[in-house]
Amino acid sequence: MSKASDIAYETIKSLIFESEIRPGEQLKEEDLAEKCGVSRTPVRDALVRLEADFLVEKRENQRSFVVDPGREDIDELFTLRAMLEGHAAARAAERATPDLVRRLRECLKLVENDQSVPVFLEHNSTFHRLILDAAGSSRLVSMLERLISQAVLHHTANAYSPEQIRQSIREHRELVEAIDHGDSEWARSVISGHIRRAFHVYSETLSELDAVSGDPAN
Amino acid sequence: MSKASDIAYETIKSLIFESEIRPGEQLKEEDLAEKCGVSRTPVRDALVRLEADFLVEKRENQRSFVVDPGREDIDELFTLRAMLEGHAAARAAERATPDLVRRLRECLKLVENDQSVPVFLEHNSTFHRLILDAAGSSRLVSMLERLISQAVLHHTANAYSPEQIRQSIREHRELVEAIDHGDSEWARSVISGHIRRAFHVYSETLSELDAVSGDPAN
DNA sequence: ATTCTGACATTTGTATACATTTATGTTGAG
DNA sequence: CTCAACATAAATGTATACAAATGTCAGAAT
Repeated sequence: MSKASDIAYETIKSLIFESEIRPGEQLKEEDLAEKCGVSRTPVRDALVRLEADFLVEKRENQRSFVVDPGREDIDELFTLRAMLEGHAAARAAERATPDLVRRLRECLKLVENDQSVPVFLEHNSTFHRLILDAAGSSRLVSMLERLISQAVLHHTANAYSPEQIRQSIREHRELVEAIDHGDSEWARSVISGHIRRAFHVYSETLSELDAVSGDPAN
Repeated sequence: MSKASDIAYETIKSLIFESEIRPGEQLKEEDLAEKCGVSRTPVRDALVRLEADFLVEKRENQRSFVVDPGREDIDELFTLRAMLEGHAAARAAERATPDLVRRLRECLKLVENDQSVPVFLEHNSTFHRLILDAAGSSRLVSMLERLISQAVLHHTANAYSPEQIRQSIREHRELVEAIDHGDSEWARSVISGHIRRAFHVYSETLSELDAVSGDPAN
């Protein structure tokens, strides 16, 4: 879209991801406009888009709030992701080209060489992105983008231990094998399990956070 | 959302569904504003929402167009629908209440008594809607709404022959059985097949239309 | 004839002013 | 003291004016 509108969209999204605005908090158009350095018009555009991304909800009062997904929402979210991303992987396997496989292997190698969390994070998303694009369905892409942007992934990956990262890499490696063999069901199974596992890692992190309760300073 | 914004959204959607604006055609904000009897501001809001619904696309030129899904898009669309609605049915079966089953049976009975196309259309969507709501996942609901709104359903149902309607009713009846027994996998299978079949009915209609080519009037 | 260029028209993007709706707070009756 | 009703404040919704970008077309240069 246009400049100011994009700035507003990205800025607000960042504010949510960096949790400078907390889940459940109200979003006031004028405040946001000031923070983004634009007028209310592009902010409204951005809010409508964020609503479609499930990051913001507009209540009956007409007020906008940052969504605050409950335990069940998270579960459902991962389930949907597993289903859709499984489908994407299956399609990618069916339409796999040598070039795709080459690029996936390249991406893998980079993470294997440096298993630090930030590097993992970076290449993890490009890896998933490559598969998603290879599936060749624009609707699938945007639905998954919306689901994934649900803050969750971000926090999940930060909670990954070195062993969990190694496990993740193993699964990615297997996925490349499946795609290289053009075996769509194998690909589906691998990624489906991959995401289910990510869910439980995240779930445990959540429990720990709940245990210490308040979590006052950020 | 707000009044004028809603009017714009619904009006434009209607214009697309009634094909007063054809797939591939450009949408000019000022024209739409006049047709909707509102200013450009709520029209823009509506366009952003319709973009999220996959009904409108904004190209690099910043111009908006009615999407024109190709054969492959339609196929992918129905596949996604089958997957998501299968999931919804499975969840509905898991959480089925006597009240839900009662209302589904009620809805069924109404169609059985009057199998005309418009009545079928009407109750068909309430039937699917009941199941969707019973699944209890707001994200699932809006994703499916967006997929379904893809014009397709509308045209499909119009192409239904009396025998196809009877078949559809049989499948609905079986689905209620599955839900009543709380058998999620049964429910998933039934609805999944139900939608795949709808796809092929639609697909054949498309072929016939292609055969006569232009389809000028209307 | 072709293509480049620049003026003009069209369309979208943004800011702002004002209208409408919703929340808040205060007062007074019971 | 409670609660309703009104007044006031705050936030969102809409329209309009103007800015920026995009598209169109005629005429000149080659």
